[in-house]
Amino acid sequence: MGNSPAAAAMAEGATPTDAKAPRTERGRRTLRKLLDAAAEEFGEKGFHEASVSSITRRAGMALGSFYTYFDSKDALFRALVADMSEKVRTSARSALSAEMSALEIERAALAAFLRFAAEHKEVYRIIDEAEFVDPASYRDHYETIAARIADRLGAGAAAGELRDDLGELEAWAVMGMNVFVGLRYVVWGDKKGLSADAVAAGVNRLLAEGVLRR
Amino acid sequence: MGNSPAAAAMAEGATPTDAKAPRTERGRRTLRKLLDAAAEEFGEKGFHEASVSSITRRAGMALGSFYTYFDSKDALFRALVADMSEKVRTSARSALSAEMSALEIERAALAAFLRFAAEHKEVYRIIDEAEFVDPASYRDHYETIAARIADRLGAGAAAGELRDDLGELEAWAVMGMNVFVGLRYVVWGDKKGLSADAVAAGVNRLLAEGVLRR
DNA sequence: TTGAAAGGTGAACCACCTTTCAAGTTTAGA
DNA sequence: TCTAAACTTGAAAGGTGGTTCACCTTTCAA
Repeated sequence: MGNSPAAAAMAEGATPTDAKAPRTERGRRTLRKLLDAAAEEFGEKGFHEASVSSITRRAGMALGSFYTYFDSKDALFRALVADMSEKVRTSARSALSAEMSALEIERAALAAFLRFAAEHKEVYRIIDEAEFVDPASYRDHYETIAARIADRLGAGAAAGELRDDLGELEAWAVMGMNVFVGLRYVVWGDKKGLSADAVAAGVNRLLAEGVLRR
Repeated sequence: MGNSPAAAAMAEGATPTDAKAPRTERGRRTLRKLLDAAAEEFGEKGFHEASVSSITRRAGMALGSFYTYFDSKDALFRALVADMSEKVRTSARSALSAEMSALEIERAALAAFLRFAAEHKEVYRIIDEAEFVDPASYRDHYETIAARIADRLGAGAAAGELRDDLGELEAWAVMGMNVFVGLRYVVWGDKKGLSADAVAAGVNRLLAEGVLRR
C-alpha cells in the first residue's frame, strides 16, 4: 500500500486506461489515496458492496473527483488486482536466494507468501473476487504463478534434486496447497494458530516425503 | 440438478426458510425449474449479474412467482450453495470403498470430484462466489471437506499405511491441490487436456513420493 | 503576474433490479 | 361438485448507486 500501485499496474499487463496518469504531484497523491482507500473498502466489503462514494469518502475527497482518475469502478478494481497480483509475486520472489536447495526454495516462497498474506488479508478477497469482476486477470494471476512454480521445479530437476517429470500439473498442485493453507491458517487463522514457518514446514515435509509411512 | 435440491438443502444445515416448501405437485415442479434455472444463471453470470427476472424467464414463469418459493435472491443462492456443497461431498464419497488402500482412496476421491466438476462446472463459480454472498456457507463447505479428508488420513495412519502425524494442515494441503487441479484441468481445461484419471494419478504420485528425486 | 491546464466538488440524473401486491387460475380433498 | 388453499401473474413501487456535468479552486510554466 502506498508505493504507487498505479505505476506497478502500468508496468504489468494492465490496460493503460485503467488509471489516468496524474500530471502533478497533487494528482499523484490523490490517486494514491484513492487506491489505498479502495484496497481497504474492497477488502472489507467486496466489490459489489463497496461503493465509489464510500471510497472517495474514505479517501477524503468528493465523489466526482473519482472520475478524474478512473473511468469506472471496474477500472479501479482492475488496477487494484494488477497491483496486488504483482505484490504477491514479488513477496515470494524476494525471499529466495540462489544458494538454497530446491526444497528450501519452496519452503521460503511459501513462508514469504504467508507473511505477506498476514499483512494484507485483503489480497485473498480482492483476487478471489476478480474471478467475477475481471476473469481475465484472475486467470492470468494464477497462470503466471503456476508458471513460476513450474520453472522452479524444473530448475530443481536440472540440478538433480527433484524428480525430472514434474510439470504444470505438479505446479498447480503446489500452488493449490499454498493458497489453501494460507486461507486456513492466515486469513481465517486465530491468534494462537500455527505460525507461517510452522505451516511452511509442514507443507514442505509433504513435498519431501509424501504421506506414506516409511 | 433435478433431484430435489431443496430437500437436500433442508437435510443439510441450511435455514429451513431458504426455500418455502411447496404443497402440491405443481409447486414442486416449479421449485425444481427455478433451482435448475438458477444454477445455470448463477453459473454463467455470477450472483450480481444474474437477475431474478432472468431466472424466472429461463424457468418459463412470471417474475412474481419467484417470491412464492424464496424470500429473496439471497435465499435462493443460499439454497443453491447448500445443494452444490452436498453434491460435491456425495460425489467423492460414493466413489470410495472399504477395501481400497489409503492412497487409492485419495486417488478415487479426487477422480470422482473431477468427474463431477466436469459435469457441473457451475459448482466452482457458485461455491467461490459464496465467499462474498454467503461467507458462512463458504467457510463451512471447505471446513467440512477438510475434516473429511483429515478423517481419511487418520484412518490411513491407523491402518499403518500413512504417516501418523498427518492432521488438519495436511488435509487442507490435499484439498488445495484437488481444488486447483480441478480449476486448471477441468474448469479451464480444453478438450485435449489431461483426463480426470491422469490428473488424479499425477496428484496421487505426489502424495506417495513427494517431489524429491530418489 | 497570469492564464491555461489540472484537479476538485456534489447535486442530480438515470438505468437497473429487487420486491410487493391485488387480482386471476389451478389444484386437491371433502 | 365445490371451495379453500395453493399457485400464478405482471405491472408498478421503491431503492440503490454508478456516472455526468457545469462550475469552482489550485498549480505551474512562461
